[in-house]
Amino acid sequence: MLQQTTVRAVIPYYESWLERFPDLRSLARAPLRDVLRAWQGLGYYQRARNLHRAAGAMTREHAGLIPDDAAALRKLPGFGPYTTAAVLSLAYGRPLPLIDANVRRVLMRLLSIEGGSSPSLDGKFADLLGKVIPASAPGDFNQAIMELGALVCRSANPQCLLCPVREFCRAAADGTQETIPRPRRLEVAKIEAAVAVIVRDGRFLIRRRPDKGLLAGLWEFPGGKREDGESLVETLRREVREEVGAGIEGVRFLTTVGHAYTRFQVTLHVYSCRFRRAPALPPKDFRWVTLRSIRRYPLPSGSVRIVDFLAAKKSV
DNA sequence: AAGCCGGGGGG
DNA sequence: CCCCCAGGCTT
Repeated sequence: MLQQTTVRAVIPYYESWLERFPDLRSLARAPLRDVLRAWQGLGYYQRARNLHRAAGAMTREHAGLIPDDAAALRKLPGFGPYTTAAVLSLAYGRPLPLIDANVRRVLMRLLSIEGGSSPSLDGKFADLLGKVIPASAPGDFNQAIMELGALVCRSANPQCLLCPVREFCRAAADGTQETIPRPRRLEVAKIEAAVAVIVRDGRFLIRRRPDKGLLAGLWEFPGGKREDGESLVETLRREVREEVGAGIEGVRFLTTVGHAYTRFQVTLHVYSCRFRRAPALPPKDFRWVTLRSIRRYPLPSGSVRIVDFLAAKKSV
């Protein structure tokens, strides 16, 4: 859960997750849909699928235990260099250094290494930390450096005056702590999308997204991006035609929902409508759901906002 | 090495 | 409003 996600965001998910899946076996046994539903809103949904698969592998091949072995851990889906070393050092007391974004930033500043943060320096950092990590408490050592980065040697506004290692820090001496590592800025595209709440007998149609790519395996209302020169209602008709293979009628505007991803900002324009002629849809990827039953399906956060709107509105 | 993958909090 | 976050996988 903590992969590329802040501790604060993880904590409530971690608590309810352990209540829902108290051990590896219960997680391995759970349907993927329930697993994704428990992950709903946390993002990077491939992590949930990996954890589900890893639980299955550990249940089958490691007697339901988390292996105390680097090679075995590294084979599990979602276990890269960081997570493997984290389990070994934090859970099993192995003297392996941990290198995450915090540790990279702390070391880059301590050593005054210019440039952007990147894993290319991890080998050098691992050698360095390997020489000083104490065998008596490697987990404490690793967490102390990460915590220093999270609370004091922060990405923005580092608290150098409070820093316990300030006297060793070359960036603090040079006053370059704000530009190490070099900030990277990225383009945020603006996207408009039309979303179809297709109604039939008090139920709504949802479809399952593909197992790979953005929001993999989550469910959502049909719809998609507006193309140049297209009106939103034209987008709506085209997307429903492409995804469901049917025409719609009775189109009415419902609401607009904004949602920010890392690389783009989406405005969802939501319409209600109905099919001209109801098409036959494979139940594997399409479901007619009530406002109550839709809550059991894993949805992207934008779709959750639409469901909340529908629930508050009562009649569509 | 670089791009993709979400969402929310904090400056 | 912009940045980043207890990374991993794919190309």
